Amino acid sequence: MYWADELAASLAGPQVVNDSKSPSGTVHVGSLRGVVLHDAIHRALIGVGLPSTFLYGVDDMDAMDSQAKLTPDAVDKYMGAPLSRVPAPEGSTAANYARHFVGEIFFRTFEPLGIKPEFYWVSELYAAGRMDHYVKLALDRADKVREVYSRVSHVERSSEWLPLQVICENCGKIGTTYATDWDGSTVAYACKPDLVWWARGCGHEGRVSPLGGQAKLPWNLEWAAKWGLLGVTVEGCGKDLATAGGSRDRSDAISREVFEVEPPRNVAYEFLNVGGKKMSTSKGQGVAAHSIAEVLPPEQLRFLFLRPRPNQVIDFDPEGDTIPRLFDEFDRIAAATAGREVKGELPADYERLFGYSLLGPDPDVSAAATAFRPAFGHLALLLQIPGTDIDARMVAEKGAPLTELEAAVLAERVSAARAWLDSYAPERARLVIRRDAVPTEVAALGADQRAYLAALAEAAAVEAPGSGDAWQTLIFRVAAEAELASGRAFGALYAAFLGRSNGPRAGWLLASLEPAFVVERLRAAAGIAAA
RNA sequence: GGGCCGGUAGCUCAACGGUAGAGCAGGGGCCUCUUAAGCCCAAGGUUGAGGGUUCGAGCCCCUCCCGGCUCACCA
Repeated sequence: MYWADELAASLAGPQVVNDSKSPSGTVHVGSLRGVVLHDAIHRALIGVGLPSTFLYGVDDMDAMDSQAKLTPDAVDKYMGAPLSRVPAPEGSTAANYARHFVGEIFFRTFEPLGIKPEFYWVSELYAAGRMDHYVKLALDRADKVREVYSRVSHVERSSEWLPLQVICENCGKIGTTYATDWDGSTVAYACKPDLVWWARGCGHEGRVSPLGGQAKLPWNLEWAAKWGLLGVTVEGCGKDLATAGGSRDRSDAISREVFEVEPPRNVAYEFLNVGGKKMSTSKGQGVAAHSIAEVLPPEQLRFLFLRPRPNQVIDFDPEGDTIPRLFDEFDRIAAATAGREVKGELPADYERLFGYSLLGPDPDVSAAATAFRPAFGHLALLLQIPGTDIDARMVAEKGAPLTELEAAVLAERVSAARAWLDSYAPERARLVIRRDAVPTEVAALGADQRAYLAALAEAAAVEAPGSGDAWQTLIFRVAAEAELASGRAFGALYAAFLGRSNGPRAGWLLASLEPAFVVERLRAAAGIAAA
């Protein structure tokens, strides 16, 4: 059974699926995996008849800890401040940095992927007092929290430490404060210059009520508090958090032992590597989500994440043949779903995989499966031949007019193929007319092929073929006259114009070029042969 | 050191415990042409090693070897 269906089948009653993200930094492709997985789980739950709500929390009380998006003079002021209180980047109309960021991820990635969770802002939960119950519980049971940290993760906290991060009343930072002495209504805190390396506290000390949004719970407790408050029943997380003794174990234990709430079902998912290496935004290894979206339409992007089981690493190398292969595999699964015979083994429940790859909430699977989908690699090559009428060509290949859906798929693929050719396509996928000079590959041609090129040049000079058809006919006729196997004739032509041993239908290729250039090149290639 | 994933054809990978299979590369073949950007054929394997469970193991269990990522400070 497909993994998401299996999960859904093991649950009962109304479900709340939750995912969240700290709204800073760039969204790289890998961070999309979680969202897509949660969306599939949500759809699987609805599929088995369980009422399901899909929430997406924006952790905008988190401290700004990445200066990449800040102007130099803002770094000192805002590093360490809650993201909800950091101004939006210049040029943005958003109310603050977090809002701006969510606008970016939502409009540029979630929505095109057909994913529509209910967004909520953690800063609002605090401000409205909805987290107060958990904040008090955490402070009242601080010794228990310390014990969990120690037992589960071997993290030792001093006996005065409190699980709380206060927003400094003087400088507004939250990442720099250290809280102590909970008296039931207020805590003492100090904004320390050297608490963390990435932000500098102002040195202010004071007492403040931890309720109503003046303080937040540390990460692990906040996570558990959200589960309790929102009634979360399913929430997966990346393997960095799911490791033994890691964040998830800590939050699970806090949920049970401090808040006395059973934590949600976990789905630990692996990362997405690029070319066998981890993606690192700081090293420039990260592939931004929006740039991948240019070469991978939404359905293929979903497919990329939904094809492997969650705990399998995805190795995604946009430079290789990953992208054309992804399209081909998608098309193969589509064909199989449509009931056509396909080569190779199929994954278990491939129809389910195909359905979840389509944009939700309730796609027409059979229409999508039977739709005509031009092969990506084929399109990419056709696009490189000047003067090709792609739409007409596709109608001819399908043998019937395209449906609205098929026309949309074609348009999507044409733009993806163009982007791929511009950015990631390997040399061998690129078709380049070698206008500057005769390709060196011509040197490898035989005397018979050179003679053929010379004969073709003379025939073309006389007859001036004006169409692909005319050229194609001439190519075959001259080959026949020279008693040259057509394979060798075509090979010579591809070498002379493309520097490759194969290529597109030669007649149409030559017809797309200026006649004078073609004749000149044929003669030149034949001449080099003679010399 | 702990956790997760992987090791299958030359390469990239697939195969809900039931005859190991694709794509690419390599070998052979196929046009007076209607995608030669294609099609057909053949070849290619002790599934990292060793034990175990089973009528049956690439798959499950145990012990190793190799590689990748990740955690142990913060979120």
